[in-house]
Amino acid sequence: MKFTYTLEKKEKNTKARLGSFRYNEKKLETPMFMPVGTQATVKTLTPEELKEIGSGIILANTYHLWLRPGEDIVAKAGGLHKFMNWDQPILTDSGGYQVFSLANPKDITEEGVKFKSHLNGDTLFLTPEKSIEIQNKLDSDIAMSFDECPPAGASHEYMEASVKRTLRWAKRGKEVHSNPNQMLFGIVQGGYFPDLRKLSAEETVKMDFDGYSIGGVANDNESKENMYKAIDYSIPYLPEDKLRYLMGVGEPIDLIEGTIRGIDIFDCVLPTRLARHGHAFTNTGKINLKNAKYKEDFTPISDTCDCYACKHYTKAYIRHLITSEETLGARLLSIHNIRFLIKMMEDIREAIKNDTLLEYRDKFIKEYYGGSYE
RNA sequence: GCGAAAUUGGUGAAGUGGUUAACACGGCAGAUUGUGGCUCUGUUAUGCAAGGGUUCGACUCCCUUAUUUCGCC
Repeated sequence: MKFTYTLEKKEKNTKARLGSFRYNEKKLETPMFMPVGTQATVKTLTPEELKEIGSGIILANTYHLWLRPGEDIVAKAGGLHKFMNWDQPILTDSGGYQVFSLANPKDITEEGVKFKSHLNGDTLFLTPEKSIEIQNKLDSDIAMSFDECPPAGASHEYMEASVKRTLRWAKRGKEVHSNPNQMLFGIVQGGYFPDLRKLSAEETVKMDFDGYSIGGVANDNESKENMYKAIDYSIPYLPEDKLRYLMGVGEPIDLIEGTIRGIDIFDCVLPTRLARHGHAFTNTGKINLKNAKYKEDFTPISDTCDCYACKHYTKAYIRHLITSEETLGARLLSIHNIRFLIKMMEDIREAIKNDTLLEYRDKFIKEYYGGSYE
């Protein structure tokens, strides 16, 4: 279902934006965090649980659903919403990120990308047209263009060629996009080169997409400083009346820094992956519940958190579940970690309303990192 | 009671008369940013049942003791 983004307010001291859109009679506000449900499920959670913690839009993945169960089966089921019982917005990633982690540079050609299935080693070939066609059938609300996501270490020469090819791919994808109920977003690439980010953003915007995202900032070990620069190099060229989505980000501090730079939507696997590994976000930093010091800690993860896990369970119990590899542990921590980020976004929106986002950031850094962060 | 074999970290266990005792699990800790619930990285026995002896040098050879297992009265 298509929806219209409304920019409601710009923060006085930063580039942060407060916005909203309506979806099935429900008003959803940005900036927001988008939980990741790669295989048509936010791992371990039901839709009811996701809604209870305030989730708005969620992300599903074209590559994974293409391989299993296949887009035709999802289409037969009546589309992704019906298939997975989710009546709020869904964004599908194009598969670009997955493909490039599985392909060699030499397998990337003008036509598309050749790579091997992570499931059975089959040789697969994905093109911009194919990615869009799959997404059309999945019937998500937002489809992403098929892009190349080069490593941070790529040279200017390689990155420039890659950016230009991604632009041609975006055009090809847009031309075959045929689902009238689905929006299509363009992706800005260009690594950490200001001129390439500008080129990528300007040319992508010329194609007039329904929204824009910034990619290529969360696929390596680059410094946060560079990540933030990549955002700064891209944002000035994006239209104000369209959503801006920062792909794959991130850590709590990144949500704040990204918002300050003008981002509206974030997604990241971190809250759920960390949950499965026993980690929890707290106001005073990330903690590892597997640590022996929590063995007899019969207090909740956070006294102030309003999530189901914090209201009913102790660190000692969740630690027991995690070390025993009981799935309830991953579930409770997923609920907590996603709630933590969504609550952060609620607080961030409140700070935008009050023009106090910089104060909010300083307070967060002081509490979470005890001063400063790298 | 007699005879034989065995005894190496929390666990299962390699090992040779000669540098800092393999490996696995477990434990302790770390990583994780458009998700392969996979995984990766550190670290974890100053000591080889106890005591004595032989030797330049012993977890490794010898003796005594302890414990365990198996066989025979």
